[in-house]
Amino acid sequence: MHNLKQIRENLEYFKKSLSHRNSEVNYEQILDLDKKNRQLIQEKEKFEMEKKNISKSKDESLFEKSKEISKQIENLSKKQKIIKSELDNLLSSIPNLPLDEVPIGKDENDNIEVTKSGEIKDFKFKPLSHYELGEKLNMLDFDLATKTTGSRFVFVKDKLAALERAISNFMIDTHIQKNGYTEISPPLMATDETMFGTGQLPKFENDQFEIKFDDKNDRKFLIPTAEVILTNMVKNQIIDKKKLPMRLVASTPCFRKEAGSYGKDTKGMIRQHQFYKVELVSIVENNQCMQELERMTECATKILDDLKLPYRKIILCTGDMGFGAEKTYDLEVWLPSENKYREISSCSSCGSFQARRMKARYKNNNNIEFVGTLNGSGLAVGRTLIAILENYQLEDGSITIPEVLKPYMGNIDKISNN
RNA sequence: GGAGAGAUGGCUGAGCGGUUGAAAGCACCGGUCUUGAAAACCGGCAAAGGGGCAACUCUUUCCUGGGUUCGAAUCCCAGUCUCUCCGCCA
Repeated sequence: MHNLKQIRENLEYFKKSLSHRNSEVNYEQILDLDKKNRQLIQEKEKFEMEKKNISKSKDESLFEKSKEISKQIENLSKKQKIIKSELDNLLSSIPNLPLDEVPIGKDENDNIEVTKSGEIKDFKFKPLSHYELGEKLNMLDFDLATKTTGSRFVFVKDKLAALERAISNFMIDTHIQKNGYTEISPPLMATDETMFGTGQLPKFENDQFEIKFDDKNDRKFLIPTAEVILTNMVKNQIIDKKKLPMRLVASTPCFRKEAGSYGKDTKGMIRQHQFYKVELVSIVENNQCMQELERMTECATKILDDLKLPYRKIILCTGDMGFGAEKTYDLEVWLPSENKYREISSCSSCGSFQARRMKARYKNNNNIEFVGTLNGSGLAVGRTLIAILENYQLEDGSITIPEVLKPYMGNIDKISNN
């Protein structure tokens, strides 16, 4: 959410900056509503002052007049509220401004590779896809999931289920023990207000799974990422500066409708309605965002290093960034069966964009300022499972276990079909 | 599910129709003292929004939404949440 005053005073900058984000903003309408809004506020306040003075004077002869004034106020107030809500509506659908250092571009093709790490194995045979491997092992069952639940779900069974759990535990332990994060086991549902805070609402309601409660007006949403619930832990409060930075980690299921991605990645478990993800969230002083983004991204790459998976780090261009982000690094892991890199983590700084929506502030000496918020996957568990299957496969279809995961797998070193 | 109690500033907590935006304490900031720190003492300190170049000023806000009243943190109604007790159940 942007500050109206900022838009008013830096209109050209906003126009220019947002033009690279594939978003259409009706500036005229916003400025017009803003003007009307302020006019109404001024008129209303004039009456309010008059009324207040009468009331203070306790002069009974003016009481009748005061009643009339009340009507005027009510009238103006109604109008003003309508204008304000229209204005808020428009405002809440404007994405964050990309930082100047973010490359300008239209879509994913304009993202820029920053670094490449790890060694891509030279397979002496044709590497299978994760779903071929999983089905051969009898440990990934998509048909069964279709039967019980529908498309874009999967049953992970036996040793692969254990591997999935091992991945998650290894990641969390690493972030807690080595990277200074605090583990959280949060609710998996969130209210409208919470979803608004991180930017899922109002614009992306169609991507969310809604849960109905008994009371018709009471609904919740399944979280599409733990970012939502972790970031909102600081909403509506003024935090003691000493508590910053806050670094939080959670491993949770995530739920996404994947609306608009019909036909995309329909095979396998690349794109599911439900998947596990280890999420990192940082709440920092707002001038620490860039520093923290680098740190957070390193925490994620370290996991890939430890798992000895080949990957590259890219910086997203203006057109490919998420709604709330001001700068984003994606980590992409190598998938031999596709012969290309696929996203496995996304680390973003949102600056104070989400903080303004959430009203999350901190006291800096005697100034009240909005916090900075960052989120990153460290990493997507399902996709890490995929990456391990594919990169660690042997010719007979069995999978070796990455060294760091062995302690989490009862020290077995191989998963095979017998 | 049944019966009570409550929701006030960053926190604790008074106030229960008229200079109350709100006592007091803690925290925080500035100062005196000190070689430095602590302690002690003095002073400052709610937020959001509007107007003004500025000094400053106005409005709103005591969980949320309605209502009563010239006037509401204070009274009434509805809702949300929290706590205690009973019942039920992972």
